[in-house]
Amino acid sequence: MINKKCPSKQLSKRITELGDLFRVLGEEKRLKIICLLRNRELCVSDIWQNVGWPQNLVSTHLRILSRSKLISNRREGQKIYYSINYLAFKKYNSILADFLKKYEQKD
Amino acid sequence: MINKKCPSKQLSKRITELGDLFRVLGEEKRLKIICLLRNRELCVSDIWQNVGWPQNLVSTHLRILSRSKLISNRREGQKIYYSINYLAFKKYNSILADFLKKYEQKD
DNA sequence: TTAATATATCAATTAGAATTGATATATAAA
DNA sequence: TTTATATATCAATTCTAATTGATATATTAA
Repeated sequence: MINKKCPSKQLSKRITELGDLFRVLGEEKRLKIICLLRNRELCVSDIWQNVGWPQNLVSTHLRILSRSKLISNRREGQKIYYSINYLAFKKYNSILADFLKKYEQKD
Repeated sequence: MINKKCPSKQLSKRITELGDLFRVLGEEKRLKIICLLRNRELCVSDIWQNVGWPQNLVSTHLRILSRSKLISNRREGQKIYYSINYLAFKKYNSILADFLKKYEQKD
């Protein structure tokens, strides 16, 4: 039988965080946007004109990515430039690595 | 302007794979099941009696996890024991690390 | 063979997230 | 101020995935 206290408060908080992150990344349009933003800034029109999705859809996905801090933006005149938030990626990467590594091999 | 050839065949295949994986992991019940299975085998009834979700729901999530090879199972009499597929985790972990590291810092 | 236990499957429903269409806001140019 | 361009927001719809309820299958015990 399993220990009833198994899912500690701490663990379930971490599960929630991980779930949120995975859901954001579990959308291929968002993954593609992330790929496009690698090592460069792009404004919304750069993106939607390249990928061919409607402007407001791109804008919505950018908002979702921003909400989890994966990307950030700055305005320059009419245009708003989006870019990878490398610091957030670094943080997420270590959280994920930490989680997944536990399942890499039996100790 | 963005290079039109940017999303290479290879890249979009990788995006699909990553999307599939993230969607599987983007469900907190499945994450919890994964946590429960860390370092031990459990049968379906161990799991659903512990978490309190209906039997068939647990069974369904186990099927989804199995489909992406994150877990495997073996029958022992009436019971079917599920466990982490550590090899698959190792593989996924390196794919993810590879993907995410690209966004860790500008080069 | 019948009954009991463990698990899986399937159709129907529900919930949530993606998409669309229309419109609003912000900035810049005329 | 008016017009044009860039982006965001919002309600409605569509899609997809989770959940439920009922039932099927497999194994074991009686």
